Amino acid sequence: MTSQLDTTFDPASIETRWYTHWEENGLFRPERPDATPFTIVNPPPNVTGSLHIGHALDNTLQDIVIRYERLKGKDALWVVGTDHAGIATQMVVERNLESQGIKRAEIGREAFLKHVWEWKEQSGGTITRQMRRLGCSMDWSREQFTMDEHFSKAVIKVFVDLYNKGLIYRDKRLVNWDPKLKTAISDLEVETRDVKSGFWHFKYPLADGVTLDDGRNYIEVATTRPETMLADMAVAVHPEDERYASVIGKEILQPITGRRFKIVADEHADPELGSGAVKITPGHDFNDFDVGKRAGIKPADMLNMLDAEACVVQTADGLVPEEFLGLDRFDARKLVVERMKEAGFLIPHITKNKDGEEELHDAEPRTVATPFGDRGGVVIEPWLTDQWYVDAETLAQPPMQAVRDGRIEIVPKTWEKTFFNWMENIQPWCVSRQLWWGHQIPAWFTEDGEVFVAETEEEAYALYRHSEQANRHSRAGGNPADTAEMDSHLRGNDEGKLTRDSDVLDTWFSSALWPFGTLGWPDDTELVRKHYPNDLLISGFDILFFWDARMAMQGMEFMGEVPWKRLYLHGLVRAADGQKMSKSKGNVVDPLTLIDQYGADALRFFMASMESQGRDVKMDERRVEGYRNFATKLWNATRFCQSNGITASSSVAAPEAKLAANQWIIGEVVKTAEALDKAMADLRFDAAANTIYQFTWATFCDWYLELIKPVFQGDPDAMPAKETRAVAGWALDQILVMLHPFMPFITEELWHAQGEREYELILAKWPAPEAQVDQSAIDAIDWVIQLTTAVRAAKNELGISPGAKLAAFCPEPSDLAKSVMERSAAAVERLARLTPVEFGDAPAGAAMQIAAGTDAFIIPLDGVIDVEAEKARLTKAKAAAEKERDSLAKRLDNPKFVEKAKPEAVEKARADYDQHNAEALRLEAALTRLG
RNA sequence: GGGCGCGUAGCUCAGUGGUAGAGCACACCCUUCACACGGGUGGGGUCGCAAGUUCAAUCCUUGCCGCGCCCA
Repeated sequence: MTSQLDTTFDPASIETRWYTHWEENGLFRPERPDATPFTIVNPPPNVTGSLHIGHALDNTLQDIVIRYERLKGKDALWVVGTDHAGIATQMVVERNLESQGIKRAEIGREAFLKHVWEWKEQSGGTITRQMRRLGCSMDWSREQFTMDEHFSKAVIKVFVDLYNKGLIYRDKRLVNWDPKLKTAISDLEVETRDVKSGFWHFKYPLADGVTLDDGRNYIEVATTRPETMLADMAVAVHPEDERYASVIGKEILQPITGRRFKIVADEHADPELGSGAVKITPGHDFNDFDVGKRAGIKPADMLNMLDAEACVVQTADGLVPEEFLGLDRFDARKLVVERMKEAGFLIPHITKNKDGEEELHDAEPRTVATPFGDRGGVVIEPWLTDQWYVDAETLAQPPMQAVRDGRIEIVPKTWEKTFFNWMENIQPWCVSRQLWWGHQIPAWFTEDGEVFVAETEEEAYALYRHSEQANRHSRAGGNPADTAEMDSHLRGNDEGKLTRDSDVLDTWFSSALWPFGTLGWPDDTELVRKHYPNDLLISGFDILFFWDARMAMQGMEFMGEVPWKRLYLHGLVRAADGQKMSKSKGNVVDPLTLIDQYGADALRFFMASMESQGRDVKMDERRVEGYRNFATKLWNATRFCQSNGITASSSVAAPEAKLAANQWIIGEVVKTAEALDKAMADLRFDAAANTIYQFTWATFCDWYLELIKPVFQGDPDAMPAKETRAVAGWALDQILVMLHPFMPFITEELWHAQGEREYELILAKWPAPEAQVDQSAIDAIDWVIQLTTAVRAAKNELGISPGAKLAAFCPEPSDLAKSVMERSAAAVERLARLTPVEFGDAPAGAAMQIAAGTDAFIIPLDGVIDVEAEKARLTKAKAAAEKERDSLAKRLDNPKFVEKAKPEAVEKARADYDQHNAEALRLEAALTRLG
């Protein structure tokens, strides 16, 4: 029994119902123990975030693939979960608390973390609920969170193992410091932006009466960050720069601090740039750090002049004047310039105004590439601290090899170059963050700064004791009695000797373990064995380095195998005007609003059809609307089927068919399924979507349903009607199955509306019809389509009412024409509105002529038409045919073409020539008839 | 400065070594018994510019112009 459908399709009324049904019945992950596994892990969104249009694209693509593979019978697992998003979440909670007058520092770590967990409980479900609205069929029963106990265990184990292998180490060096968030960040989290600023030139006086060869008693240096001169430790000149050769090794007396430091030779100084001399602040600049090290300054001895909030503090040598202490870095900059200017050490920048008069400026205007933190949005300060680093270079080697030899296929391939470029130049990865929300680093320090890295505090103490014991043994000179006594003394007394590192790990450090940590690793689970490596990862290209590359590194290090066989990278969803969507621009499109307006199916289909490889998706709401219309079209086609007794098919294989239209549609289903399979294998989402769209609308609705309408005028119990009902029901079912990955809701609804089913559509069987279709059926229907189209066009051009029924004469019918008219006269009558059709000469008089295949039809019009109009129409058509024919003739007349072109090309040109020539001749004859 | 990509119908985009397609928009026709969120027919493009390779270039190569992204 079919159920009654409304005349318009209302997505909202079915979406929630089906989603709940699928989820509650475990249909997202049916038991398929013997099936081939297919695995995707979802890029975990921020647990407290909400769904934006980029998530909609990313998740739609993944859902299409996972539903497709599920329909193909695989044990399809789509792992889902959320990310604790250290910095972002901590920022939000901190802001919330501050609005209530609560300061993080005051309440302490434990209390703060309680607030974060509360916030997670409160807003944590938002994004996962929204993903459900999109129709995503992930395995919610195993929903993951990066801060879950088992996942945290994996994170800690990885840290400890990497440390023990020497792939994680602690180092004092410059980091990218975010003074707003007061944490180190990795170089990937730094955005370089051009900022209009200045370039200040200063005189640095030479100490001890030394002068340059030209007599000057100072060296000119220039900087974009004058404030750093409070911590200057050298001036560098190029070793081959003759201007400065005589002063290398001599000293500068810094005017503000009175600090004396050396002039060093270093190739970093570019003689071509400015004066050729540069001030060196090793504690506050990445280049200067290297110069300083080369000049023999140890990192521990490098002067620091800033605190965690980038305010000036006293340097170790105590030479920063009182008035600078406590100043913000930008205020310090102003004061430094002022003081240098007052003392006559500022070299002004001179320009000429309109009147040719000289004007003096403190600084030369300049656009400076300035680092900003991607989260905090403030200027990043290179700052000298102890941090934990991952030896990324070593970990990067196996993934690069995997991409090279094809164990990882990057789609589209163009991204390989970007991948290699980054991996080949990879820098040590700073993974410690001065935050509270996240995985606390499993490292314990003694008072002396000795570190013990272990998975638990007990183990750290064990290591500590072992180390102490070894120390005592050596101190005791190997006297067993002494050491035994000291060991026992030590054992009961070491509580409180170790303090755990208060920092947490970079969130990406944990999400890098997603492909196996979510499957239960480090435990040896069935899931890990079956679903690692994953088959595919779909992500935006914007997280290729942040996440994808790091998954590859950790996956290969810990699992010994690639994390996924294929990596698909899609672009960004842009606003309609091509701009990047952003809250500040106010051009953000909310996917949930689109779902409310057009339905999730329409939004999904839009995403799929716009996803061509290597291009961003530009938002086009009209197109979403178009796909809503498409859904309605399918809805109405189903209503039509129901009204004619076309119901759920009971067979997966194509039914037996004798009628041409039925054989033809079976053939079209086969072709469509093949094209879809090809598109899906290539991850061409646009091609896949367009294939099923065209088949549904143009082939099934526009032609097939029209072709079969006459059948239902006859005896409903006769063979033609019975066969047609069976084939039409089957073909509609195939549409529902093939469209289901793209439009899961409407297809499931219609699947059940069509009658009793043994299973839900989400678990149906993907079409694999091996039906042999008689070529003559295909030829027959093609012929009917050509005839119909030709008649319609001719009528339209001659201003004849589309509904008018006309008689037609075919003087020399082909075999095809005869057989079609014998078998499908009713269809021709209905579609082409030709009746009667007679084989034989037409009566004399005004007539129009149309063609189908090689058959010409004369349609007498008894003065109905304007002969001149028909002549004009035929003349135009003839000219077009002749143009094509002549162009081909020209090509065929060229001996080089016949000689060198591929034989198929020549063959085709000849055939095309014959066809166009025949058409031209036929039209010529028709014109002659008209006189 | 280095790398990548884009420039095809009014708009958004496919595409192919043999003189181009879709959706929307546009024009005209249609109250045909599934659907006006529909049906039918049509107009519209020197495929950014120039040179080269080729029998043949929108497609391959090079240069230029314009736009975007990433890295330094």
